[in-house]
Amino acid sequence: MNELRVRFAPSPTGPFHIGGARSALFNWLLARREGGKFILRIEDTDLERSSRESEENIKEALRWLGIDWDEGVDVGGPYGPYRQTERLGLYREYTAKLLAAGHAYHCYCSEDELEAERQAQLAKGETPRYGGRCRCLGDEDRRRLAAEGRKPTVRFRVPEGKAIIFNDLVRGTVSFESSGVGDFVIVKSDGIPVYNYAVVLDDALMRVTHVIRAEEHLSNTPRQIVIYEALGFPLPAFGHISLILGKDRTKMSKRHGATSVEQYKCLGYLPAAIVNFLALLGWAPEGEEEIFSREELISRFSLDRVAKNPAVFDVDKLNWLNAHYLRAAGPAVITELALPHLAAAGYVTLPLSGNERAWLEQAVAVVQEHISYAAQAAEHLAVFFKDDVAFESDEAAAILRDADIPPVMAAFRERLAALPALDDAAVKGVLKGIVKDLKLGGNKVYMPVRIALTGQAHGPDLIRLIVLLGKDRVLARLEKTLKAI
RNA sequence: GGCCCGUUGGUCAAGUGGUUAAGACACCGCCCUUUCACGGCGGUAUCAGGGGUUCGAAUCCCCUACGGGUCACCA
Repeated sequence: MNELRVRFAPSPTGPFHIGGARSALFNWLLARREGGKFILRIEDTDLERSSRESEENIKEALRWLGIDWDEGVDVGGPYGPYRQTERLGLYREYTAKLLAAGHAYHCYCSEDELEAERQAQLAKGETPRYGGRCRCLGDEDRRRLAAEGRKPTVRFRVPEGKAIIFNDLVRGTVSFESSGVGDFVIVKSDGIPVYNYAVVLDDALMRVTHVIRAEEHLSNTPRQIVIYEALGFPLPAFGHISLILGKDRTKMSKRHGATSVEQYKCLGYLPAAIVNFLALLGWAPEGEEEIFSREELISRFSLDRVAKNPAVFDVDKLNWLNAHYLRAAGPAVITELALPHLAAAGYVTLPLSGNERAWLEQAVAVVQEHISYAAQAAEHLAVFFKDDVAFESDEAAAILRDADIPPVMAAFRERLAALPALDDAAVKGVLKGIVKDLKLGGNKVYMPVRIALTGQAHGPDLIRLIVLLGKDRVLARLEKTLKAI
């Protein structure tokens, strides 16, 4: 009976934002933790901007993150439908009740008139709010206005001089003065309810017990509360979690880099890493661990450890977490995620043959410690694919011009060519043998060979590189490089 | 501008009147490694400012500053 019911109610108006994902996650964690229900409702009353495509994008992102819903679009449930545009009939009933009880009234003001009023108030330094022109219209007036061709909106009559106080689960007691609100539109002239109204009806009708959402909705809450009260609905508990900010401490937007879940997915981030990271943004567990599986998050999550202050999205930390999960997942997974990026770089052609894939996985295994997200595999794997060696700097080339080097190169070429097959032990033997026989330090052997083969002073493990490149390509690269210096 | 929320190192943060103010990312150093990275060890660095209350304030109150949110026939 007093089961916890939470919801995530996105508007399908664009790419699914990482902040939305966090709101969804917190609700979901709460529901799973408390054995409650998590509802997915689509708020598509903005006809212009909403699209089915965005809705699909959101659902796909949620599934990818492993956030499943017990009731909502696609899965149904006892309080459906779960898309607002399919609930219009329901809303109409309640609008009629509000109108009849005098809690709402028709407003015939045009958008231009309202805009003019707003500007005038702003010019005088006043708070823009509805002046109440249509508050007390008689039937006579309404007939006249309608005859002018005006289509009315429905406005909620906000009680005057009333303190609206509620206890926010994350912020504590919050209070507003109703006089600061002003009568607001609840139904547009086209008959579609506005967010602040539909959300109340839906949350109440869907028996939502806890409304956990982003802080941007905090100032909307008093508007919603007066509607709950007018309709006699019990109030849910509210909890407003802080926003995610970009590096410059403003609300995260496109210019801060990737902001949609889909972008992170494409770059080769793992859902477990995103979930772990998002959970830690604005919530802190007891204890000192930082890495949590979904199950651990569920068992530890609690709203009273959610922070009030906004959090800056720190890509470095996300990268660290993702690198951790990537390494744990292993080369096969990393390879799979890297494939599109390797193809885009022109390194591979899809689909891969079994042999190509096996080879690629070995190459990935060599560089995986360097990779924070799979897209980076392309740059770290470049030395495996670029047979035209280019020196990264003059210093690198200069190392090869040292007087001691030609004999090293000659010995390397001969001994490698003489090898029946390349494997780690054999190649290691060749390199060590050269160091010993020519009586040179390792730095006169390993580094020059590396530079001769890759043009770079740093890179993947040399022995593995040579083995994976194979004798022919190694010898060919060597040939070209020696000619170039 | 009105209203609302917030402010502990560069970042995420623990902390709820008495602590040497945790931990993590990033950064720096050392070790491991004939490269780089991973890993290990160590280090730099924080209570926005000012007033109170108190024997004692990061913790409680007030003011200021700064940041954010919101004031739509968007959500």
